Amino acid sequence: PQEKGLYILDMFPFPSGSGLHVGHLLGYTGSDVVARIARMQGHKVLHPMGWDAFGLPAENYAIKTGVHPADSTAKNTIEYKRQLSQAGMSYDWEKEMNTSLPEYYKWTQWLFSLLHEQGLAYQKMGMVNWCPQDQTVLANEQVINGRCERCNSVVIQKELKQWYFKISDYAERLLTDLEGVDWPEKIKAMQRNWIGKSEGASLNFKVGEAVIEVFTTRPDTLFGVTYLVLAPEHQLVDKITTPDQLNAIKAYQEEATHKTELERLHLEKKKTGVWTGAFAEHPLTHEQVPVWISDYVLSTYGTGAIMAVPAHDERDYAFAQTYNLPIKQVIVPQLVQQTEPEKYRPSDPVINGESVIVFVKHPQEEKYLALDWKEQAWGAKTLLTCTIDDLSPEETVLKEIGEETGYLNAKIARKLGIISGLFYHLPKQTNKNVRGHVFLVQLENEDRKQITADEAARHELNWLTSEELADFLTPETHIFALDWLVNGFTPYSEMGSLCDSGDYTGLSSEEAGKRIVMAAGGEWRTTYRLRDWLVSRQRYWGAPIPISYDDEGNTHLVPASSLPVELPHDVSFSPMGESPLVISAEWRHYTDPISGKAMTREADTLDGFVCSSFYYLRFPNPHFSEGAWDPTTLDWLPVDTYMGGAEHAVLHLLYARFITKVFYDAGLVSFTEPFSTLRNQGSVLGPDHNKMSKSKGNVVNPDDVIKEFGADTLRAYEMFMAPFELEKPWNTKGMVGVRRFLEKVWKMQEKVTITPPTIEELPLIHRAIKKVTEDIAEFKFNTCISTLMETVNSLSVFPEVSKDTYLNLITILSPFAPHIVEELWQEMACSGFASIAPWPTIDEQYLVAQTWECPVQIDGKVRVRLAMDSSLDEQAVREIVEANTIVQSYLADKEMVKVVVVPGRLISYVTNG
RNA sequence: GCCGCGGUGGCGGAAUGGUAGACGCGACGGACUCAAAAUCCGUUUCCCGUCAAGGGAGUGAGAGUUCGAGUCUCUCCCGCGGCACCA
Repeated sequence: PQEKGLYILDMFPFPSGSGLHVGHLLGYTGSDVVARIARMQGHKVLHPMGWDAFGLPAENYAIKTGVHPADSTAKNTIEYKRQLSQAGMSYDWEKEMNTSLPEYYKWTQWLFSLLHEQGLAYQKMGMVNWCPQDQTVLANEQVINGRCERCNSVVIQKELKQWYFKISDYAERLLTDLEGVDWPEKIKAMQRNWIGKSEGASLNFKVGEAVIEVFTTRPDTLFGVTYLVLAPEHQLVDKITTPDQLNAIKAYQEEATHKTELERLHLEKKKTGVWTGAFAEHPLTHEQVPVWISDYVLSTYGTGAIMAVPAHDERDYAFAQTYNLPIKQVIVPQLVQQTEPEKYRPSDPVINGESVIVFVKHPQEEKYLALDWKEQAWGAKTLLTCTIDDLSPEETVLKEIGEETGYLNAKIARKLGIISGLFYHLPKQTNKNVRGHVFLVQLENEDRKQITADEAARHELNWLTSEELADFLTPETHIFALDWLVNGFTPYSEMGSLCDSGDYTGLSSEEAGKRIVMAAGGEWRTTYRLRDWLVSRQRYWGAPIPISYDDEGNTHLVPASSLPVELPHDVSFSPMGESPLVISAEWRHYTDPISGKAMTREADTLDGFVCSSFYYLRFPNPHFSEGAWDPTTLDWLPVDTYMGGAEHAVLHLLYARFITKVFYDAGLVSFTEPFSTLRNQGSVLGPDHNKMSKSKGNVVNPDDVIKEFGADTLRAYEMFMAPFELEKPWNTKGMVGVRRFLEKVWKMQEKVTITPPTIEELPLIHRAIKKVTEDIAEFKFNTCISTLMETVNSLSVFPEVSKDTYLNLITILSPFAPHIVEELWQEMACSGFASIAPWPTIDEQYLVAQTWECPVQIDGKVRVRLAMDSSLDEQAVREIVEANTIVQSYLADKEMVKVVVVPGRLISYVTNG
């Protein structure tokens, strides 16, 4: 069986009018190096290039200049091809493809038909992102911070009927299959984040006849629900709103639809809403809680309705604060003492307990009672605190104040909350997990009775301000409680144990959650943030959607035999909020040859990302006319190495993965992931460290660089300047070093002799072959160039260099500097081409060094380095080192604790000095 | 806030747990030259020491593991990128 070829692919570019800059060339050079070494190593290689030619920029250019997109695209692709060829890219130009040609977009339309037949393409009325500048809808993935990905205009919301692909059906597989691909962690993380899986439960709240279903990840907080919130667009709003609230609700709904994405982002923290007038019944307590609407609840996520737990959710808390809704704590924060003297000891047993923690406030001053414990040796500094026995927490507080402090007239001002602390109780010699009820107590006056001598001896009483308390207190629970005193109760959204939750009080969040969902008749559910892919665009320069409408407005898929639906050439390009195709009457209206019915074509075109979601399948046989790809060439796939920018993380890369899975499910391909290995080239900044842009005037054109330094210097410098995936500024001065290096290689031909390689040369060149081979495999191109530079520097010391060594050197240089190497290849009278010469093999025997310089480390410091023969064993090395007088002077009068000998590396002495 | 990546000379950056600063740029000194460019040679982490011998400090901060930490573990700080009312 023949070996599977290597498919090394760049994300194909949109051929823009401004041509390539040196940043584009970074990724292309990287993949070209990978392709070149693969060929030299004897692999079959597919390394094609094509044009992602549909898209807004070409159409916008047409609007501005009147040049037809087809014409500007044709011109631009020629220019791109020229630039790529001059930079020495080894693309197979016979495979060139262009997505804007009918022979290609016929299959883009076929793809739409396939999804339509599978029930994965559908039309839906709904709120969509609309770019007022480009006059078209956008997919969620194309809205960046509330702005259009292409033109940066503020995106608004519009209600429109649009075509969607059901990518949400694939959310789970898109998530789990990420495990199996060799992609940058960053891209995987972005995709996971975008898919946004979360596990939770749906619970039902009754409102009269209606039932509101909410989604929550925290069913354990159900007893803390003090109100419900519906998204303004929620379908039940109209049904449950009471007549006297109707106007306010309508007004709010109206306002919400007019907010732009950007406004919503800016107003993020400020919560607004309106009460519907309705109450919902709590599924377990059967209490009535008010139902509100607010735009902080999104109609598109979960069920579009939430149960609000202000004590344990920051957003609900902010909302409750604004509208004065009750806040009820049901989760007890669990703190673990991490500092001495009472640090929790995980290996010791734990006893549970309950206590009160009391802020006793001075009658006149803003000071609180603090206890400095003297009696026991533990040195704790606390608030007034006491274990609860038979009495209620409140009774315990009052009793304890009397006993410990003698104050007579104390009044509980309020309860701050409940908190739990796990610590080691020194007097009792065991861990305790104590649930503390935190109170604020006001002393009415300083009247005080005598306390017993015993009590007085135990601790010293201090009056401290809250600032002083922060430094004074030692138990973590008391410090946490101080925050409640100063800032009021703050929402606590971690897991913990339950309080004030009926039968579930005392259970852990996890356990309580399970039981509550069951008791409340809820259901465990998984939700995803990923929403369906909006694929229709109100633009001309794209693949027409192969759909027609009959007189009654029914949709009909254009039959495969009638594809492609070709774009008419003569249309006007002024954007008008509808596809320019609408006014092309001749194109749009036709009579169906079979049914004889009058038909109207869909005027919207497909998102350009639909075109690029399957192109990699077509490259092996790009002009295949029987299908979207040639099934006999599928053994090239999936793509082995895919190179491109990180900006496509949740755009092209997500869509292509989705479409591949659709093909897999349809039995059309046998793999589920299109790109086995993905690498992102870092972006190249201008010399001024800003992003390259025409307006900043910092764009570096490869044509200029090639003219001044040559294509090989450009390629080698692109590879050398920094690690491939890092963002880096262009530095023309840095090119000089690379140019000098290539000149040295060139000049070295003068001292090449037809003699066997010397014993000095062999280790140098074989180490270089090994390093370059390994580093290319790891995309560490910058260290390849350093290694080649080092090798040339080392060889330049010799008066002569053997031809054998020199050929090896230029062969491993050739992926980076193909032109100069090809010339040298001729000069050296070699036959054929260097670019397809076999990659040199490593001879392991030359990698073993004869001698090494042994650093002698004494107490962690290198004191001397000694030349050492590689054949010596540990004992022999030690003897030589210890015979050295300098070493002896360091080791004199010191007691040896340990000696570590690592042959070939170092020797290390550890003394007691 | 959450997620990801990173923090090493004047700069871009090297470094399987084992000699920190490879390679390149820049800078400085020298050779060649009438002179300049190019080229070649040398120096270039910081501090003390005389530009010596020698010594000390040092990879964002602090702790830990180890004979040994830029590298591993924990805590924190800072920068970059992404997401962000996702219940």
